[in-house]
Amino acid sequence: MSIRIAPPVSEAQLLQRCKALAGLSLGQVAAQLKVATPDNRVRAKGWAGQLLERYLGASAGPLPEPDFQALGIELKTIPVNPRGKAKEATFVCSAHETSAHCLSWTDSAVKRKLNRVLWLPVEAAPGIALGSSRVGRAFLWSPTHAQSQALEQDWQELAELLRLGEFDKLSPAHGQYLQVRPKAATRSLLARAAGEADTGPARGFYLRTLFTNILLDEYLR
DNA sequence: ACGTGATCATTT
DNA sequence: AAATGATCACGT
Repeated sequence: MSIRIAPPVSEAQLLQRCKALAGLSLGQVAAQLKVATPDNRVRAKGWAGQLLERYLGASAGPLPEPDFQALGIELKTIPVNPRGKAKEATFVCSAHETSAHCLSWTDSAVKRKLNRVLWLPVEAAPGIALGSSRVGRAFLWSPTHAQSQALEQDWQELAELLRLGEFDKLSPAHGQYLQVRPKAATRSLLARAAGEADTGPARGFYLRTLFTNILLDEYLR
């Protein structure tokens, strides 16, 4: 029952939509799209991201594609505190034992995901209701050469541990900007309940808060 | 079951 | 306060 928005045809049009979005509350955006705002924050994880995808006309849905397929752009909302600092690490993609197998950095899912990203800050704090959280100024980013090299170095190290299956060494403390952390607890719980081999929880690649804050400083100061 | 979207809750 | 580990919703 929600309104559908056509995909943007150019970066300029996408950025124009972001401009219209800046300063609005999530409640205002939801009202425009005729979407109900959830009461329970705990059960609304990811809601803001999906709401803003719709507003901006993201087309990929659940497909393993960039959100804006024609433009090759990935949308990432980033929760920021009232001072504009990122609160959380950013999920990039899942990290399987095999995903790093026989794969170069250039062909990796991490590299492809981060090739071009539209970062969209969203205000988030314990005292702020979901519908009252305001959307910030978006910016379009591609890794600089230096950033790409740093990310590659992290990826090489983490991918090596994944390949070798050395999960005990694969703590979130590894990596300067990129880290590997548990993701999708339901999967491991179901696996255990079914008596399957316990390979530990599924993991994902995340960008550290530190990295996102570097971008926020650079683009929004 | 696993991908998409992430944030919550507890420990350090 | 920051880092780590656990968890929630939706679509296919």
